[in-house]
Amino acid sequence: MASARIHVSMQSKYDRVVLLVDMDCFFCQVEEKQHPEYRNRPLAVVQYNPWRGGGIIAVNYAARAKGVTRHMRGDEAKDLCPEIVLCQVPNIREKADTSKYRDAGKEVANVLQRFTKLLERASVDEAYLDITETVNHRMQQMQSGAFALQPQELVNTFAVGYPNIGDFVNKITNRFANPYMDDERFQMSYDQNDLPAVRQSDIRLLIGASVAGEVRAAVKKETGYECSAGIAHNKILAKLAAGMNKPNKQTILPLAETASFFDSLPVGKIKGLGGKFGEVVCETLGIKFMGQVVKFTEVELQRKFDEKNGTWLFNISRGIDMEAVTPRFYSKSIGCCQKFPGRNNITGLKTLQHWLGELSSEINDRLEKDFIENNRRAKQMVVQYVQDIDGEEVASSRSTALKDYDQESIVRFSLDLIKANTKTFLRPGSESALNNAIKFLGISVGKFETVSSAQNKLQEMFANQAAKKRRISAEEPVQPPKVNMEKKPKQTEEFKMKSFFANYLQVAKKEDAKPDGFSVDPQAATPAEATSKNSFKEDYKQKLHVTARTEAVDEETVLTSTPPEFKKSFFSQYLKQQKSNQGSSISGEDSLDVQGLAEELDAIEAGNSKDFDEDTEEETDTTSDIQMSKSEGLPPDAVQKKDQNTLNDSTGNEVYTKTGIKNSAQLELLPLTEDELKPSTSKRKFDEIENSGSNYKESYVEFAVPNLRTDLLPTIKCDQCGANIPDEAKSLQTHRDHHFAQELSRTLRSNEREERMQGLKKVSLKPTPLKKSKKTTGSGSISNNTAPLTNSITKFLSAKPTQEQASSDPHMQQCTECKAFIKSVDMPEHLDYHVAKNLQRKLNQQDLRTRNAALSKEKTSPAQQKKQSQKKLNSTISASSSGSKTIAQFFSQSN
DNA sequence: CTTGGGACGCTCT
DNA sequence: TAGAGCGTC
Repeated sequence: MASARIHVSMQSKYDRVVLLVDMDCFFCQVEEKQHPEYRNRPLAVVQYNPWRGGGIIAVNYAARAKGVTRHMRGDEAKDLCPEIVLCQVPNIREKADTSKYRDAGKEVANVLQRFTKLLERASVDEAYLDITETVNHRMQQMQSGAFALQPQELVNTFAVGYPNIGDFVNKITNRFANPYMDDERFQMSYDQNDLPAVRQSDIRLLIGASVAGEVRAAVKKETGYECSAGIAHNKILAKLAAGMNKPNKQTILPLAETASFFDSLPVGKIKGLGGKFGEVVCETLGIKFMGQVVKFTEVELQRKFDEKNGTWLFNISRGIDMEAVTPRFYSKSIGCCQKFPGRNNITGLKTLQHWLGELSSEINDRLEKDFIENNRRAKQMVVQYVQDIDGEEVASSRSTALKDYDQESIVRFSLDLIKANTKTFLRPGSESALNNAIKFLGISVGKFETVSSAQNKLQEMFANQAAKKRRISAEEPVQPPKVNMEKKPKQTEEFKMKSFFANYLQVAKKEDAKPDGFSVDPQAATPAEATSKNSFKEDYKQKLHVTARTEAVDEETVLTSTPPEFKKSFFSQYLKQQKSNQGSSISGEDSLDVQGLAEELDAIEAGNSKDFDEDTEEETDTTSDIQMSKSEGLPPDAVQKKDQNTLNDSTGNEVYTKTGIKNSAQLELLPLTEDELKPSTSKRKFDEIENSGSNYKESYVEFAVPNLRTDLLPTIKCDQCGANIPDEAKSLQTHRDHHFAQELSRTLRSNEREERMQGLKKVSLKPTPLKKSKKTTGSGSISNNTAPLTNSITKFLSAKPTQEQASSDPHMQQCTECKAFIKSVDMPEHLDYHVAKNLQRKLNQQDLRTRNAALSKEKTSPAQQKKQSQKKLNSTISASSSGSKTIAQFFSQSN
């Protein structure tokens, strides 16, 4: 499992301090935060699946105590634990939608990111942090007496090989007294050159643990989520350590303990050996445990495997892993896929198009969101598919370059790629039956390129808008924004880090510093700048809220965790003493101090774990955290709703999204800035965000939310999303249209298909190969908002069989929708096609729909409503409308 | 209808 | 570089 990733040099094998932060049963925590009433109850998250109560993908600790595990079905969990809360992951486009958890993961990562630029997001709920710099810095500070470890930071800390953290601390303090105490042993195990690092290993890991404690406290405080952490010299060990004490704990894996730890560690536990390769290794070497690998020489291992893997194994079996923590915040690709097992195999062209449409729709949504957040566009797309070829499952993937894209083009590209790479695409003699059934479909996009720097781009947009405004109100010209802002001297991450801890210590020294008080980084000159440490998105959301609600709520940015009480610390005392003794060796008082600290730790730990068991303090903590977190006083439910509104539903944002994408062509014509010529990296993106001033964000918001000239026009608040709308018929209508379109996309599509399928049953056609909808049928499941609509569409779509439909050809049927004669065998496919077509029209033609409204309003006979569901759609919600602009029009004309 | 499915990264050729 | 395939969560 050698990897081509970046590696640090072998000399630093014990120099780094790496942290793995792993969220505890993350999906459950997200649900608990969203539904406070579930807190403290056994809870599991199930992936919606009607078969036996759905598949469990996450279990909280209360439920684990009852024996509920992942891989169980919801029903089994209920048997074991009748009072369990089963949360379903939301379903969108008939697929599990995990965006809620992705967003939550990003929220956490935003906190983590403040602690080091070397942050590698490994998955939605895991991240590696290289905190070597911080640890080094603290080491120096310890020597100057400016930093001191304090015992209460280590209460939830464990060290592998030690019964409790106090013993580990004792060991370290003893080494303070005698730095070379283990050298005899060390010299047998380690290279001479490594001895300095080896000697410092334990204390540096311990400092790492104190950082970890602060990281976790910050995460808890700012997001409400709990996590576990591993502290070690490299990623693999940190990962191993993190799993050893959970939940809400952290574990150090001391260098000297790795060997004995590996003696009983199954090979498969090591990242990279969990799969096939791990099995091969065990078989080839005839071993089970990691520690057994050390018996083989590097050459032997290279011979049995290959050169790279041999070396990798050789090192990893000694706890050496040089893989660097590679900064990565955003994913490199965005993809989604779906299986079509058994009867759900896609057998027809129209079905294929339908599902490609669904996947593309998701991809497109996520691309738009990603564009807003990360200002980048995908340059490549890949379609993956598994075909049934003579009973064999054959997987393929084909890629194509992407220039401009929207949902339709993604569908088209995908289909073209599949067609072009399938020998016989359609079954001979049929216009729509696939020759090879499709069992799996996936679309992913990647090779992102930054469009332009966020700052410049947004300011350009702002400038455009401002220019338009100027044209409209010439008597009161709007000042164009300054595109070239005076650049402040760049704050390096290191500098920020340093100031962070400098501040930490300053705060610590204040006697009156409240344990839970917020403190703002004194280096941040303005509140806005302090806020810029938040993620772009959070910031953006916040601004939106503020703008929308016109009442600004100051959100304090928490930059430090509980300050240490300086004077209490043992190390501080110890070091002072060391200084005064100036190199003289062990003094009798040392051992007393050591004893005292160990006892103190024990006492604290005992007290703390009692609190934890009772779960009272944790609970209140969490609750108050939730209330503080970005909620502006709204209950978590409302926060969730609001977030959704802000991201997807609010008028301004939708306009922004669409316009942003569509405007890109024009933006690309602009000369490239220096920034744009740089290679695109996620990290750079962050720097841009961090270092750009607050102005661009204001312009961003200005752009995202149409400037409604509230000075000229009275506004009212939308009761759905809280946005301010001009109190005027057209704008209101436009805004409601938007909400309605959202509703349509969410509810209508699946209902519609459901009802069509019922219609199909009535006409007793053969079962459609479409995957069955899991929703309960009938009007009961239809929201009030859409019920009348759905019915009308259903009537329209579920075609009644006509007597004269059979043509002279007994194998032909007439389609009740388009009157075309279709082969009977192809009819289900054909009807699918109509459904897909209709859905796409509805979803993509909001503009048309709105325009049609004016026409349909005057003469809406029932017959027309049946024929033109679009019109019905609109008139349902717009009885008072009198012609209107689309949202986009509204925006681009800028009032 | 299945021992989770999907999403993502990485590696080898 | 593309495509196949693996590993991990």
